[in-house]
Amino acid sequence: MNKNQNYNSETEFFKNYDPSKFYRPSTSVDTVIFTVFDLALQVLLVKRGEYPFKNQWTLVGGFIDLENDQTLEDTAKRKLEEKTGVKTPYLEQCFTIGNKIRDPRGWSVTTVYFALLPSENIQLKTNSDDITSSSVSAVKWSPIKNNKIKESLAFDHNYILEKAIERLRNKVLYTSLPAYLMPEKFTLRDLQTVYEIILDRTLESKSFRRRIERANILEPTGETRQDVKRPAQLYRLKENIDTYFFLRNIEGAT
Amino acid sequence: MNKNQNYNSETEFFKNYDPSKFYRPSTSVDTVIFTVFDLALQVLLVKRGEYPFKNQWTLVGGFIDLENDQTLEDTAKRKLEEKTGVKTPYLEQCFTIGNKIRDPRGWSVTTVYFALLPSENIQLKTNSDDITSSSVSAVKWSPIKNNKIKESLAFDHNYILEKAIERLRNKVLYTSLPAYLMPEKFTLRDLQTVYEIILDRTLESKSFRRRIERANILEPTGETRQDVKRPAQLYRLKENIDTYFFLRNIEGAT
DNA sequence: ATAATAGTGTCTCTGAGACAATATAGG
DNA sequence: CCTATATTGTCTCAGAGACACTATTAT
Repeated sequence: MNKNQNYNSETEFFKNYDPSKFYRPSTSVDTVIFTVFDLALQVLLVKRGEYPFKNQWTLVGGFIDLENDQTLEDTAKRKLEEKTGVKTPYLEQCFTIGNKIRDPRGWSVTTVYFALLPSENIQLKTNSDDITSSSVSAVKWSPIKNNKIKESLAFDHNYILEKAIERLRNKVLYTSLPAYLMPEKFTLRDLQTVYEIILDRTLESKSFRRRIERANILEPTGETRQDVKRPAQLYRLKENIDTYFFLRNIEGAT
Repeated sequence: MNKNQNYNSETEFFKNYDPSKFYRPSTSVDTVIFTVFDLALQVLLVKRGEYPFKNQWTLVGGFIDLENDQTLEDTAKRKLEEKTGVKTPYLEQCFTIGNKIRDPRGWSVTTVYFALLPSENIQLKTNSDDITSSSVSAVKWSPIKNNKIKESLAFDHNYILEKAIERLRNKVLYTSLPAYLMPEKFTLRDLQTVYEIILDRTLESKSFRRRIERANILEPTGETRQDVKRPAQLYRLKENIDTYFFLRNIEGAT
């Protein structure tokens, strides 16, 4: 005996199909938005304006707009742009967590993305209409120290953040991802410093330069940056360049 | 003006919380179950017994049992065990696809896992009670040739399969994953052959053996397998061993 | 000239690929 | 012994790390 009715055709099946009769888990999207400034990897937090966890900090996220979002990635991008006012040069799906206990409202599934933003030109929407009319009451960057932030986040967001940092750090060992964290123009030393901040250790500059040269993702602007000492060549990211995957990891780190 | 009511406490919020008033996307889990036999990577397919796509082949999947499944992974394992009758030694979350168009019933999100099963001892539940009482009318293995199978699957399952194969092939370049596809006892040549089948190219045996030795995941059983020619040492996977990650990829492949 | 940082030369080491050489069984 | 397959020896090569050395600017 089949628990479902029998239909003679797909057309007939749809005539009788009522989506509301199936109870479904709640589904959301959360994005770990990274940037680098003040010599630290930073993550964007928002303060919840509603229950549950009202007034607690969380990652940037929200529910799918079933009318207007065509894909999960649309949801992630929409929320990211609402909070930062910019489009991200890099967005990657990280993982999905779904279980009975992560949300006090019941079975909940969240798909986690991570985004990399250049630190320049980010104007947080702290006091704009966007914020005051939304479910969020504040936005801020929080620096990551020892793979953690000092805030205790709502839901399982500290865990999500930890896993996302782990993914980022691991991927930095064999990709050119940090290039997406750089401003328009930067020196090779700047880029190396960003790698070093994420990996939390110093790198050999010769070895580092060899890798970046091999990746062939940068072009010199022709300009130099003049500090107090020897000027350094400025580079920009080439256009329409894919992330480079190295065949060998940076070694020494886990 | 906030679109939500104002509550004075979290307790009060929950007293008024009704999950059914939010429309939610459909959420499912699909698992790409791989094994290797007949010199080919094989994927498990089931034939749908219900609309939509009645009588078409699909990957193994289904909806979350909100009562009994504690996590998404529980759902994946439950479905896998229903169809194969065994527990998988390796299950990894692959990615999540969510969009408006993948399911004719509307907005749908599916989290895709992939599993690796040893080819020995799999007794498909083709004619058991499990099958006849479920929404599935048949189960079979389909060999992968040129990253594709000959069947045209329901929903976006051909696309999902293609991406899962890509992930598996890529990961095989720097991990010991194929070890999970091996029977209880096997020779190094057997393992190399499985690598070769997945990567679809031959490998250098010296180089391959060096890698496996370095990974330190196998122990000799002491026995040898006697074919017609020189006997080969039999190995088994050490217990409680994690997947080994090599610092360098197998080269030459993409 | 000196200090400080940018950038290069070059040696060593590890592990991948190539391929020749050796080992062990059945016939 | 011959053949086929298992297993090892060993050479070359790419790219990582180490570290000394050179280059360019301000002071």
